[in-house]
Amino acid sequence: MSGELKESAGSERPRPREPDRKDDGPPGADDRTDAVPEGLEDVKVELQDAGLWQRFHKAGTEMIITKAGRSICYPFPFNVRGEEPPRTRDTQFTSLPKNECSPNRDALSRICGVSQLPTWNQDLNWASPRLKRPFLQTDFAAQPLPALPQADGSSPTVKIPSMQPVYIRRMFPSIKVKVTGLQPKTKYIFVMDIVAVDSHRYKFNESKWSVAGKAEPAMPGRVFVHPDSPATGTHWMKQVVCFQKLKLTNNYMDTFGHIMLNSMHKYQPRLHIVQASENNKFELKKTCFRTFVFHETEFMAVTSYQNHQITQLKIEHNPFAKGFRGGDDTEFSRSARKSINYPVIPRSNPVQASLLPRGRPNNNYACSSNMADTCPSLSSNHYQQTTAGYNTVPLGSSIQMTTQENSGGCMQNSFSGNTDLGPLPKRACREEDRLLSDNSVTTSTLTTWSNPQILPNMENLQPLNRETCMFANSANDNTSLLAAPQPLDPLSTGFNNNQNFSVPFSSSGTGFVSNGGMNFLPSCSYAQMPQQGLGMNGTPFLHEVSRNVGCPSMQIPQ
DNA sequence: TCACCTCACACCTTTGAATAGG
DNA sequence: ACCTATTCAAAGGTGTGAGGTG
Repeated sequence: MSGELKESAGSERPRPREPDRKDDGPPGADDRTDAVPEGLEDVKVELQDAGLWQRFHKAGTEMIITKAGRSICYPFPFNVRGEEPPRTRDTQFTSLPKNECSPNRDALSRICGVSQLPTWNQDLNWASPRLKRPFLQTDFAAQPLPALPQADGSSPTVKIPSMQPVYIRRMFPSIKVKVTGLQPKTKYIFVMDIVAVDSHRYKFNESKWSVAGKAEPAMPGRVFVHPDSPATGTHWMKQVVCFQKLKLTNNYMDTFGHIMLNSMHKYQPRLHIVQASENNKFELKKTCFRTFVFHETEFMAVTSYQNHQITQLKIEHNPFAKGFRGGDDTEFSRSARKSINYPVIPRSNPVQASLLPRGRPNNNYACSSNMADTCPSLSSNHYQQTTAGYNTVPLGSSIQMTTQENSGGCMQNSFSGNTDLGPLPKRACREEDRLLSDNSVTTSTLTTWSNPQILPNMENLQPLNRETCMFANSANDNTSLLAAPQPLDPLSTGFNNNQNFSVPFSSSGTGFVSNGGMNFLPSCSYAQMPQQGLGMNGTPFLHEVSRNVGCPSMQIPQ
């Protein structure tokens, strides 16, 4: 591939060619070239399920980002045993005496790296039906909490701040791509981020989206690193690469590395293919990465669906929404009947995954889905699930990401970590993905640049596990990710140099893990609020990404 | 009043440990 | 002992709709 701008087949609007970078490049990025990075010249990326995406795009894709949902993460990502708190439907809240103090607020604050804990709720404490008891302080302590005065010598009970469970949502459709043209033995890192399309806030009025004002301050930028990363070109090319477990939230306090978006704003996912070093040190070659954009994956972030057509499409195609499909006397049917104007789209004939035999799935996918059934060659003995996937990285582990200014005035970012690189598993999508695939593909709009300072140099960052790995940026201070992040100035450079901040390692979901659960790491600092015309109206991503360079160093809280 | 958000809910799929059988 | 297939309860994902909030 010669670096030409390719148009997405799903695009409905003309996309200008990428402008001359020398005119649009960021300050301090003068040394980049127009040359396609070596090893990425021939990369082609095809969007799977393009037909489905186009249907959504035509109707105006919406993605739920509200806190509502059933996937619950907890503000305390680990306990001393490396276990996560119980979750989801097993989670209950039990009352404690109102006057019981919150004895370890300071300790919890320190552990979580949060300077300001949310308001305490004196009435609530998490309890586990399994444990048959309220959580003890040791359940949540990354390190021993100060002993509490207990007259009877019993284990002290820790009051948990009333941080709500963090509800998150996946994207649907999820982004799946087929990649070709990679160097077979070269290792690559697949990264996805979601950037605002413009600086507007929208409203849905009279069955259409219209600008409702200026955009709200951008959420802190985060990126989703495919859990297979780094992997060889052969690995990436032999399977469809899925970003199924990319999750969205509007929770400003999100501490789990989920991508945070503003409701009623328009966003564009982007795929970055970053060339890593050939060893297991996860060292990125500074200049080798390319970005791919599929314009039909643009979506509006909403807390509840605005367009009934989108609702219907989701119901029709998402297996988890099967219960709302028409036909029988389902809730959806009842709802549909109650809604006079509800446009009922004739039901298609989706093949139900549940009707397919269980067993070994197709392994021609690289998903962020679980690994147990996606790794035929790996039994569960190879991928022991932690209690629930939390704290899979020793607390003593650290990942360092440092920012240095090079001679050209650009920021160079680096990561470092100290965990082992486990075997690279085979991966596969769940059946739903294969079933949903309509075999249609779209070649992305390609934006490529070779700025050595844009993406982090992940020196020595070994894949802590094969699960979701997120990179979350930080504010311009030393606050933890667990602290309320500060909105980035859309036009600021985003970060100061050589700063440290704490990084929680956490996870969600039930995935098998090799070396831990999902790990969420601070990100390189992508612009969350792009400059005018970001990607969607011709301004190259080069311009946007390059504006935010530099990453602070980070460290696991000790 | 309105737009937007939250949350509990029912329904469904997926997961993965346990078990059975070869 | 090992492997594969099956079972099933738990976990997780979905949109709904009433109610809350500003």
